[in-house]
Amino acid sequence: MRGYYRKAASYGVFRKAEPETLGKADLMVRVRFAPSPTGYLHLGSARTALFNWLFARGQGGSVVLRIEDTDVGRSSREMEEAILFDLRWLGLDWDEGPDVGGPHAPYRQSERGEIYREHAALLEEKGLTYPCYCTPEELQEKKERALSEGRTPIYDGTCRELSSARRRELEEQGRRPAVRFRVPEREVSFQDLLHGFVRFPPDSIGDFVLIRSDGRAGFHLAGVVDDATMGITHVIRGEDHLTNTARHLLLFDALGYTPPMYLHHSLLLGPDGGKMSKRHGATAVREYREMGYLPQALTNYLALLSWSPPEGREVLDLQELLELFDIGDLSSSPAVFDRERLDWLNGKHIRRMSLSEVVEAARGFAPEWSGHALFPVMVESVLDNITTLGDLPRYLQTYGTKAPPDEKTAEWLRGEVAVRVLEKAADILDRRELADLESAREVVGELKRAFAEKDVKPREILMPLRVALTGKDHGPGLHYLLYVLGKGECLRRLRQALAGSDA
RNA sequence: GGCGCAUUAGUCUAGUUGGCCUAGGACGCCGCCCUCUCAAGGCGGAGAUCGCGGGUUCGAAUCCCGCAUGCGCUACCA
Repeated sequence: MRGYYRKAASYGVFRKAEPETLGKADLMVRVRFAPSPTGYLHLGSARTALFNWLFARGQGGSVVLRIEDTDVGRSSREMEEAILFDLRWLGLDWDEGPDVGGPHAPYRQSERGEIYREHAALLEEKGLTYPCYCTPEELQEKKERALSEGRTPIYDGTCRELSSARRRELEEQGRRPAVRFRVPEREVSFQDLLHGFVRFPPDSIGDFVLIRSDGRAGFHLAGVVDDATMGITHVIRGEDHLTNTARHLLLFDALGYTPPMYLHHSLLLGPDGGKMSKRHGATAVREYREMGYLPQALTNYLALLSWSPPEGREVLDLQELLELFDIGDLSSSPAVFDRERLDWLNGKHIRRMSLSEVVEAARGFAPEWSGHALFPVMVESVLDNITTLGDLPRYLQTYGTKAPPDEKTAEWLRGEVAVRVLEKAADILDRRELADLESAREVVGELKRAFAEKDVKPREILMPLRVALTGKDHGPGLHYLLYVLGKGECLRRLRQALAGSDA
């Protein structure tokens, strides 16, 4: 479903291949992230933010961060801070926002009540609004009745034409009205930058609430007013907002503002095909960070849902993503979140970083080891085994106390060859120092050479040594084991094994 | 129920001006190689009647129509 992008060029989006259009100041791109601080940053929101960011930065445009906290009951400052933190952790940044300020401050909807009231007043003057006294219970009942009778469950317009006497009466009952928008009976259509021409027939939209009975602007009014007054040029959001766009366009029109360009990207689905939610497991960026996923792996993976890079280069950090990403190449069908593919990417990124970077990132995940002088060596030794930093402690256990081998593993210690190998290993160690990784490597080499001509397979030489040292039949390379454990400890373990206490 | 969007292997996708598609790549799976082990890496394999049914055409995953399925919206949530 690609292609609308090119068609959409006349609507103000342009390919990177047409840099000449970038010079036009009136086409300066401004996008926004508009998270609702009702919980931790969701993977889906992060993906939306990523798309916005990649698009804006790719076009040399600016990014506005706006907090949609009109639902005071569910929003909290704590969550707002957590969201900003997680967005930054992912590597995203913004030019204007509640924390950095900007020419269109404030950036929290809860602090923009006056602006919304002014706009609502303007609409009222034009006769485009009316107070609605229906209670939530009544509305719920209407909806259910409509549904059961097979009618469209949109607001039925009960309060649309109330007489002023009737209004007074209801007010006297103590009812506080919400303000509804008088939705005109006409078709609404627009060009979605991804879906192309979309149209909504008249009568498909009910009179929606502009101002809630508590006096606060609802999502539709607040969002439209903010997008208009903040000069947003492109609204990139999830497809769940596609239908809302009709409402928003109507409001832009009523308010006399020019609407932005819209692009609705596909949704992020859980493995069962439903919208990604808690029941599918971890959904918050924060949870993935805590499990040891890397920010560049997350942004990489999220971008790969609905988008694929040219030439098949799939392992990309944010910077590379920025260079290759083109919002017009997004696929319009929904994508299922696949943890295994994320794991693969995370492993790739871990192995792509420099050792010192991994070691720094790893510290918090292995506090019991990070103080060790040879911690970097330990990390290096298990680098190829881990998919997340959270796997570290499990693999590093090899360097801890030696547990007795299980029955099957202990077999490596039995037999004449094994005993001779262990004796020889102890002999070599006795004579040498394990000064560094290289000398440990030499010890392994010398041991192999000592048995090379005797028709003994490498594994018959080295597996007994491995088991004698760790009690396990798998783990980091032997040279790592020797070096990290140290000469004294290695000799002690070898002698213990030779004494037969392991087998 | 209405409206909207979507529909290529278990998953993410390439494919858009119809023929180069006997449908390409990636994850996962299986096998081989490398290797002291586990991994990582390299190589190879299985896996898709391109949702279904019609039509247009010499020729359709690609165009048209219908149907089905999934998801979303239909809130004083965003």
